[in-house]
Amino acid sequence: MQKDKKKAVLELLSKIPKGKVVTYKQISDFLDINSPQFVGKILGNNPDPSKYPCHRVVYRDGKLSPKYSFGGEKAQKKKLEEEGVRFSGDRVDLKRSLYLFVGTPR
DNA sequence: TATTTGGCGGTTG
DNA sequence: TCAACCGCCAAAT
Repeated sequence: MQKDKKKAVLELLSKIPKGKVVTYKQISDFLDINSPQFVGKILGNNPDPSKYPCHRVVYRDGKLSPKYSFGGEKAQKKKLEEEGVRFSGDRVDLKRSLYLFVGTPR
């Protein structure tokens, strides 16, 4: 039971700078996880939400998660806008606010 | 753009 | 230890 992946995901979340967002796909790819949805599951099982900014993780299309457990998409969007994330309607402007991971995966 | 299908791995019993 | 379940997705249609 290598929770290594889970731990790594949580670690990455804390690495996301304010005003930027990342996609589940990037995380899964960076950590070599064959299942992006699994990343979402981890956020759902997030042991410490306040420690990990799961609201900075979005769909690959820029859409937010309808199942966001901290107030819904609405609150999530608002929070991101406050941080300076560019929005195109209900979607995040990935071209402007997408954060690229740097360094080596653990 | 909206909806449907597929599929991976940690968690729990 | 083993098997079954469940999830904040991505890609295809």
